[in-house]
Amino acid sequence: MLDLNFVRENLETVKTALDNRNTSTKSLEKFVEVDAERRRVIGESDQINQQRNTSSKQIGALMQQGKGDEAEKLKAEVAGLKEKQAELERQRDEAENTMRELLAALPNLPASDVPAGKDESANVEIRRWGTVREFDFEPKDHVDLGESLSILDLERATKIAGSRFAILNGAGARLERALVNFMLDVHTTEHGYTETLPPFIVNRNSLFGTNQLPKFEEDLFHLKDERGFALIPTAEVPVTNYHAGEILEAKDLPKYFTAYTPCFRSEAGSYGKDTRGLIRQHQFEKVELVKLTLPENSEEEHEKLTQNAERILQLLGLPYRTVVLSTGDMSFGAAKTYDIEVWIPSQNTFREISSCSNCTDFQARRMNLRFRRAGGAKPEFVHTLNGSGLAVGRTWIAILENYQQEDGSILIPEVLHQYMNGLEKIEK
RNA sequence: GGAGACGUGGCUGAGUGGCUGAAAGCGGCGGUUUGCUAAACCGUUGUAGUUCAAAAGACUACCACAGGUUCGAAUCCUGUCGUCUCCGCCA
Repeated sequence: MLDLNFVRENLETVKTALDNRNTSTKSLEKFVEVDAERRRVIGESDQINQQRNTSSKQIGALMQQGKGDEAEKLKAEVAGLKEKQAELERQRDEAENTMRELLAALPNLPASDVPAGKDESANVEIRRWGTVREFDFEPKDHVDLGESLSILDLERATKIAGSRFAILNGAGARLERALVNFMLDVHTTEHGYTETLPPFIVNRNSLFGTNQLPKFEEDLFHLKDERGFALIPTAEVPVTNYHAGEILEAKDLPKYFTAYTPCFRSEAGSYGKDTRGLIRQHQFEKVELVKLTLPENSEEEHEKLTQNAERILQLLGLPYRTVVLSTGDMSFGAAKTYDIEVWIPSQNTFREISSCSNCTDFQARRMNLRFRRAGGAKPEFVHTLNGSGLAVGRTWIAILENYQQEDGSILIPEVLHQYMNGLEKIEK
């Protein structure tokens, strides 16, 4: 959420930013209108309250002096204010709610160094790592490889759940678990993150805090429960909200969290693309990285977080490239985003395996997550960052496809051997 | 799931209808003292909104949350959420 005063005082800046994000600027006109109305109503209603408070105090004093008649007269007067007050309160609630809705629907402002552009074609590759393997045979995709090795069963997953679900078996399931453990170990021991295992179900407040609500309601799996529960679409939701509503001390920042969770997304099925295989599923596994930082450090921390995610691919020996998303391709809450894309041989292209965003104070304001500098200064909003470190399912795909042998077997990257009980190769 | 107790400021904790945005203590900040540290003493110390060019100031709201009673609510009533204790059940 953007700051109300900032929007009021920088309408043009906000307008430009919205244009760059392909977002309608229409709501800004309403913003100005409602803002004026809101302030007018607040002024009036505060004034009525003041009158009421003053009179009530006088009534108290009069009663003590035994001047019951005068007190009664005043009582009648105040009672008359009540109706007016009720109406003003109603108007005030309405104006403030509308204001909140308008603000909550505005996306974050892109950082100044983000390339302007209307979609992913304006994204800019900033680095590339590893060498794409030259196959001297026709490489298979992960579905063919996985099914022939009996480590992937899509058909039965469809039977017991539906399309966009998968079952991993034997060494395939073990590989998934190995990846989770490997990633968590690297992030906790080498990168200084604290491992956390959060709830996989969250309430609506948390979903508002990390911008899933109100705009992306239909992307979530909701539980049939009057508490407004939903399955988490990413660990970003429970982990970033961990300190929501709190005032932290500056000396305790930055905080680094890493969490393994399953992720549940309803939207995955609505796109006609990636219908084959594990690329786009209703349920997938992810190791997430989350940081809470001081405002002045978030850019640097963003770079480091992205490199922490890249490190996993380097250790696994998987070629990738890193791109900075253009203004038109960034997600709602991000000020700047790096996507890390891993090489997928069967598609002869790089596919997203991690998205690392600096959300600046956007989410912190939504969840009222603040910190205080030493010396009793005013509380300020922290900056929140998140990134996948990495999407485990897609890493699984990348390993199968990049490490496949002509006979259909899979060589397991050396760093995973200890996590695979010494297994070096998956074969029939 | 059943029974009971309880939710007050950064923390502990007073406060059962007006003089309470809220005692006291701790912590924080500023100062005095001191060779330095500590102690002691003095002062100060919530958040947000409106107004104002800004500051100062003024006003409003906030004692879990949402309603209600009343001229007036932290205090009374109702609902919700949460915490604790005992019992039951379960992994």
